[in-house]
Amino acid sequence: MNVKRPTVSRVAEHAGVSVASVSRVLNGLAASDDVRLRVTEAAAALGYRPNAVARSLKVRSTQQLAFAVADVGNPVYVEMMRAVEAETKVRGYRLLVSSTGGRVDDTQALLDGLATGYADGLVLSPVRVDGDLVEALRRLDLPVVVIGTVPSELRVDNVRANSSGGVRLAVEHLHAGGRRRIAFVNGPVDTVPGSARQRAFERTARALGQPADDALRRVADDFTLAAGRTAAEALLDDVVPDAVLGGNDLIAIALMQVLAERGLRVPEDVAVVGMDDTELAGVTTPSLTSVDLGSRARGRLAARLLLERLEEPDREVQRVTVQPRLRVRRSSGGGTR
Amino acid sequence: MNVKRPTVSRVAEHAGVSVASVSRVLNGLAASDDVRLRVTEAAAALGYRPNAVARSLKVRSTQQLAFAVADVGNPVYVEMMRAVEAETKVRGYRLLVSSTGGRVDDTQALLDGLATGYADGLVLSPVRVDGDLVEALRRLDLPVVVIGTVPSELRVDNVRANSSGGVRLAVEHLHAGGRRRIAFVNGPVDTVPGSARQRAFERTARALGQPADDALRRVADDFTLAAGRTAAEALLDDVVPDAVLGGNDLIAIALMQVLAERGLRVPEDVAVVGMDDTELAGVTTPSLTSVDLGSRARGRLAARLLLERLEEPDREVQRVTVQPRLRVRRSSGGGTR
DNA sequence: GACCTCGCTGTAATCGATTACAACACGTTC
DNA sequence: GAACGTGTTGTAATCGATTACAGCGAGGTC
Repeated sequence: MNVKRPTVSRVAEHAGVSVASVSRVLNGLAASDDVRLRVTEAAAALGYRPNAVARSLKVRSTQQLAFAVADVGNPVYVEMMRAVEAETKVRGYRLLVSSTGGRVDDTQALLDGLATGYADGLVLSPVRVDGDLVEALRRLDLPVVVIGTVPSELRVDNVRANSSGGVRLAVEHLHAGGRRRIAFVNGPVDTVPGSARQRAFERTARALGQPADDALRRVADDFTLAAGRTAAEALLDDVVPDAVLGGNDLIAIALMQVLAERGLRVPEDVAVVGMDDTELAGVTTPSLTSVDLGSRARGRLAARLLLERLEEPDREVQRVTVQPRLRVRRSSGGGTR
Repeated sequence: MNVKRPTVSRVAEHAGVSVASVSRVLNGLAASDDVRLRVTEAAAALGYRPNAVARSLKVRSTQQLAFAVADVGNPVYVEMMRAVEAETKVRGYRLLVSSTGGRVDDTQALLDGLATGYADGLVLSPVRVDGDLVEALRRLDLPVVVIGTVPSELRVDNVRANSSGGVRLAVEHLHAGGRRRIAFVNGPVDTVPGSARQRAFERTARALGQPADDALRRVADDFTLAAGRTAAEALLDDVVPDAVLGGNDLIAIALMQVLAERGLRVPEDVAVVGMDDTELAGVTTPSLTSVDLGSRARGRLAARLLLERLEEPDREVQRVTVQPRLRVRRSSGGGTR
């Protein structure tokens, strides 16, 4: 292993031509048949593989894009990622995924790494946005598309979900089903989606004439199964609502699990609704009603915005919002399976 | 955006020193206080960010590692990834994840890209291994660790699960629980884990005196929920076994879902066991008994092998096998929750 | 035959960093 | 004061590709 890779000049030497000819043949530019043949053979004989780093330095492009997400363990990001990948791959870009773990400082470290790095562009889906991150984004002179909400003075392409609208759909659906003690187990409220969902829940509950009851609000430490479980237990130790909205599908699934352990039937005793409509919503027992916040669509749009910006760096900043849609399944008393 | 980034020479000019001094200061090498100050200030004033590509070209290292997996949607890879990331991050490497989609040609395209690319090393967890992939691996002169089984003549570090032992644990557990018609819904048998599991299932069933009944064997098109669901329906349209082993957790979860839809109780009517012991096993209803094939351990070991090889490129090839462990939960009649 | 085109090919510059080496200043030591 | 070590600094080579530009030969036109 690792004897020492052949370079263009070794190939040139071996083929008896100049480095320029080697490069031209390898890049499919004009060359005589004779030269083409000699170079191809020499390259094959030496097992030549071009050094992508050197090439990138010269051509100022890596043909790679990065996708940075808070938590690769969350299926909603998997869906976004697949959408992003599908769009970018046909344009010849390789997609690299980085997991930032949700901590702002990691996100920043990532941005600083990329700032200069090995990607021509970036799709970022941060879960927390603070001043430092905004500053890092401002400094970054690399095409970026943010999936999520960022301060409007930050001039960056972005595609956002309508979390509030989604929460409203869910709560109204539960209310329409006759539920009157609707609880909310949210993810952390110091995150962008967390805080938006919290506000929307309060607003909708009030609009529906539900008294604001602190016992019916819980905040998980994270948008994960484990954190959801802890918060679900805390909630149910205290009160038994007749419906619960989870801050995302993972939290909702944890809720269903804890409800089952306590002998509470879903949806008869407690209706459950999740958010994100991930693949998991279809396979729980009972299946999970969930608000589709358009993860696939957001991924696809983000990819397109990025590709467009790469082609036209000076175009105007675009902002797109994707509308939510409620997928009613068994856990809220509807659906067929 | 993108006005034109400052380079070392612009900084040098601005600070009134040579490029060498700039580089030295920025890399913390010896320099007088005067020079250090001037360079730092100039760099800050210009907003200088070093070009990582140029740096890599010269120092022949990117400080990045790649992790290529078949399907990022499968939580087992998420767990591996976290383990790999935890190990490599403390050594200052950034981890990039690539999803190969399980198709051999994509995996190869990835290898060819990386061959030369932007990573100092690679952890690869392929699901299918054919001659071309082996050939691509052989050609690749980049440190690689394969998670999974590869032909023994391929001299590459690898860490493997003991799928057969895992299947045996599962089947023996079901048999010990009194189950006598044990079905198996496997993933594709043209994959490495799929074929190993299939053979192990046949062997164990025979050893336990279970007649080989083709109606009790199904093969899903993929190790996913959707494919698992289709295969589960096909199985149950045909027969009702008293136990089913899923080729992985996703397939097992799909099975539980279909069983529930058909009014079959788990575990009373049909016991279900999965493989991989992913996070999802703990949150299904009922919770899923699963064989832990050591995904975290495999990720951790793979990362270590890779780091060791990076330090010592000529060390002997290492092969490690991680032993399986059965996690008994409700879906097979045991467990507490 | 002079002059132009046109198509290939080679030389050398270039991308933006790091670093080997030489030069230099300044103190010590004898 | 010569010789020498020590610590800084600058010049230029280097990493491995791409590519601008110039040169060259063959063929066509008048």
